[in-house]
Amino acid sequence: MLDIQLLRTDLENVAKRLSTRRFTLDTVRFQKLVMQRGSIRTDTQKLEEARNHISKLIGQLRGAGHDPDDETIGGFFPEIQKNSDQLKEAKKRLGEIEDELQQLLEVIPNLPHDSVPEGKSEADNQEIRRWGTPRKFESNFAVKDHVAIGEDLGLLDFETAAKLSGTRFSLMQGGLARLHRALTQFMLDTHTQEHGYTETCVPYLVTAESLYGTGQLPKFEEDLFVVPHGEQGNYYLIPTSEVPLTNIVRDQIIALESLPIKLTAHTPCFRSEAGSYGKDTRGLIRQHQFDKVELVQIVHPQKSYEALEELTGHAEKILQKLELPYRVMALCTGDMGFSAAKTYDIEVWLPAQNVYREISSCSNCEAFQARRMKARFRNEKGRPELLHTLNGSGLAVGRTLVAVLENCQNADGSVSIPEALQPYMGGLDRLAAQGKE
RNA sequence: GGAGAGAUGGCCGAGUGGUCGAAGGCGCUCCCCUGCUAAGGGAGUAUAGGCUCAAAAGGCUUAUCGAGGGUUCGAAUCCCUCUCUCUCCGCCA
Repeated sequence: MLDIQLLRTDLENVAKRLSTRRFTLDTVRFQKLVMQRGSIRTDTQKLEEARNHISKLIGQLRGAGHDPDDETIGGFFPEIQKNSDQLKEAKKRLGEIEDELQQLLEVIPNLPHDSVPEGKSEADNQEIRRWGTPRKFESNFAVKDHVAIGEDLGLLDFETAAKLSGTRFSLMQGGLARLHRALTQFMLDTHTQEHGYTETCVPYLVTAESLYGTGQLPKFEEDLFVVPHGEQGNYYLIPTSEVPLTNIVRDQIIALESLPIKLTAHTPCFRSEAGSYGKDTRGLIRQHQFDKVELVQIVHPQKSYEALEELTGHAEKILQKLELPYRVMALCTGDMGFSAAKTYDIEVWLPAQNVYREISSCSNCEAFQARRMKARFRNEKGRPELLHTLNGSGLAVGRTLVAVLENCQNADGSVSIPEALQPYMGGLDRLAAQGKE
């Protein structure tokens, strides 16, 4: 959510910046609502003030021994009656206007940071840096994609997964399942032991309120899996552990000394992928369920851009250790997510398709989520102030597995295991077709 | 799932219809006294809005005692619904 004060004082400029994100702000409607709210609120408060005043007088008279039927008290009655009717009406209207304003505000995306390149789509994203050199395969090397590699090893099975759950699910077994687990452990260990994050085990089902806090609701409900829960309402399967991790500080005032808060969690993520029909239908790239190790930082507002660079570096570190080539992209205004003020995507090299493919997305949401969540800290002056929140994948486990399979494949169909992962694989240095262990 | 108890400010805790945004304590901040490691005295100490003010300070004002609704001139206090926490029983990884 944007600061309503900012909208009030600098509306045209805000609308202009939002338009670079392909969002049209109805400034006329906004202004009309704010003005209506202002005048109705003043009326309401004046009526309340009058009511409080009379009630206090009655209280004093009663304290002084006057009877309720006494005409000193009874004399107030006509005035009270009138006030009461007017107040009821004013409160009702105020509530309506406030709801309408709220609905308008909660679907406005975050403002892009000044450093974000302007652009309409993915094509306008800006490459920041590259790391590593894509491997050169011999001309007679038949480069396979991860689906072929996994299926030829007999360890990856989409057909059975489809029988169990339908499309966009996968089944991994044996060494491949272990490799998937190894990647997860390796990522968590790196972030906790080398980057200072606190490992956190979180709920996979969350309430609508939590999703509202991080910005997935109310606008993107169709992307989520909903789990009905009787009369209590619905649960939602988390689309990312950013949701539970960030909501930890919802409705909290954090002590200055506790900052920054750095959290990591490994969870499955669930996405309905509505609107992506026909896109990435092959393989592990786009699934309804995938594992991810997430990084979240809750920081002092003055440190959030520093933290974004740091957090992105933490995600990059994983790829460096795995020796997988990648590039870092600054997303343009038109390609950024709803809550982000600035986002870096990390794209890993996938030789089978000859492309760099998104494997991590690191965003600074500034106070956008914090305002929705009422997540604050006590600043240097002892005043509560909104925090800044950041999140990033560190990394998407399934896509990392894809990258390892494709980049480390051998001519004989086996896959070499990156050195960094070998300790997590019981010392094993290659995955070969020899059954399912 | 059944039975019961509870939810008050940073924390503890009082408050069952009226001058209560809330006693008291702890903690914290400032001042004074004293001076050697411990103590005494005083003042202050919620959040979000609105109005006023050139701005800051200040002043006025509204809301908030788990959430929402109701009764009432007036609700922390009474009624209803919900949420959460604790205890016991049942079930269960």
